Formats: sequence, C-alpha cells, structure tokens
Amino acid sequence: MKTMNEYLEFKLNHLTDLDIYQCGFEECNKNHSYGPAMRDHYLIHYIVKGKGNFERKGETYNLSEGQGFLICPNEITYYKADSEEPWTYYWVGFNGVKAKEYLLKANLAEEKPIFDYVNSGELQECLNNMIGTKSMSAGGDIQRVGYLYVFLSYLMEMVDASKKRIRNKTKEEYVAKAIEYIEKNYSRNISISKLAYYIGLDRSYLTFVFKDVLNISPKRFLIEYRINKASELIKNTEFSIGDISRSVGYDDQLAFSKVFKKIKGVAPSEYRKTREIIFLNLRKEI
DNA sequence: GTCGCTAGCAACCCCGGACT
DNA sequence: AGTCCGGGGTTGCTAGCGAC
Repeated sequence: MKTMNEYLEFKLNHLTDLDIYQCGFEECNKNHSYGPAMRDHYLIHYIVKGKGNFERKGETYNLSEGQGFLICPNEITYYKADSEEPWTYYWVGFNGVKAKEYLLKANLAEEKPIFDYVNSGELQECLNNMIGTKSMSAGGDIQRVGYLYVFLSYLMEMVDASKKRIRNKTKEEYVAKAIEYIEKNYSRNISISKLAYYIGLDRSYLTFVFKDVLNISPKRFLIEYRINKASELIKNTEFSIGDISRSVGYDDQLAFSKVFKKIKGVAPSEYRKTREIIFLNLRKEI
C-alpha cells in the first residue's frame, strides 16, 4: 500500500499530456447554481439549450445555446441557470501537461473563457461518445482521452476557420484550396459540404466562387476529375470496372457507370474496348 | 454600391433494388 | 455489365443581410 506522499509523487511522475477527470450532461433546474468555488483542473461547459450566466473576477457573461465557457484551475467562479429558460449543458473536466497549450490553440485561456461553436451536432456527438465510454473497461480511459483530443481539435479548427475568414482570401485562393482538397481526396466519399467546411466557406458561397472563377460547379469539377482519373485507369491498367469505380470514390459501380457514360458518351466497358481496338490497329501498323 | 456570406427552396443526383 | 425507376439526400441558385 502506498502512503499519501508516495501516491502524490507517483501521480507527479506520471503526468500525461491530457487526462480526463470527469464528464457529463445536465438539464439544470431553474436558478440552479454552482459556486463560488475553485477547482484544481480545467473544466469546459458547452450549452446545448437554454440560458444562464457565468461569473469570474467580477465579470458576468450571459450565455446561451451554442456557447461554452472555460474554468481554469485555481480560479474562483460562479455560474447559474436562467430563471425562465434554464440551460442544458455538457461538461468535461481535464488536466495534463499539454492542456494549457491545446486550450490556447483553441483561443481559450483564463482571460478568454468564452467560445461559440455553431455546428453543435458534431460537438454533441463527440461529448456523447466521451460520456458513453466506460472508464473501468479495458481501454476505456484511452478512448475517453481520445474523444477529448477530438473535442479540443474541433475547437481549434473553429479558430483556424475564423482566422481564414478574417484573412479575406481571394476567390482564386479558395478555388485552388478546393482543387487541392479534391486532388487528395477524390478517392474518398467526399461531399461539397465537407469540402466547403475544410476551406472554411459556406457551401453555397463555395459554389458561387467556383462558378465565378472556373465557370463550373464544384460538384461538376469533382465528377469530371474522378471520371478523368477513371478513364486513365481504364486505358492504362487491367483493373476491373468495379475496382476502378471504388478507386475514384464510387462505392456503387452502377452509379459510376451511369456518370461515366454521361461524361464520356460511352459506358466504361465500351471505353476499354475502344482502347483495345486502337491498340490492335497500332500493332497492325507496326 | 460592393463584397462576403447565409438561408431557404426547387431541382437534381445518387443509391439501392429489381431486372435483363 | 448494364438499364430502369423511385425515394431521399445533396446541390445550386437566388434573394437578402451586414459590414465596409
């Protein structure tokens, strides 16, 4: 059995990058409050419904759905649910050697404890997964920390996306970034929404920018890019049409054949036959 | 007025099943 | 391997908003 000092020394020598203390979900009653109190770790609350206020160092923040607040270690804070529309929130308490660094990347610190996160669906899914993971199961702790990394990465990406917006890139830069993304991901199941999110633009605006610069919609560009890649594979390899369709991002070979015929005018198998005829004629000439 | 962006809705496309 | 078809999800268009 360890003494208290031995235990504390053991903990000190085994500090991890990130460590979850607690996480949960709460539908608060009207005027439900906590504090004034102090904690020895970081604690993030993310509001998914209702309103409330958060107080620290004499400042009061009125918060509502889609917003969150950070409580830092060793600071006295107080928070209270609204008297009419009490908030419902997720919370996650954590610490670790890298905690402060990651929070700073997410633009969160003692002096900047508030954040807005519009796409609450993905954040909620992540937090639900975190809560649903049993800490006593084999690998459960690692899974929960994994979800904490994902949660913090979402907050960091949001900051990154807003920086990109502030920089006011040109339309050409947006299109170049989109094309780069398509070139790297055409073989995966990507959508224009995902593409727009990656660039930090609204889906509709991305379409407008594409039309403006290339006179073609992003969807059409993606389809043509995939079909051109596919026709190269049909011409230069012996892979089956099914393998080629999956290689260019179409899980459904039938859908691929339809699109291919629409773009090229012939079905993939006919396209290969055409290549073979050309090849045979060339051999005859030689 | 221009630019950057969003919301809403109609149109389109893709997927999956049935079939040849 | 390809066609046809129906349903649901995705996309593109456009009006409009806010900032400059």
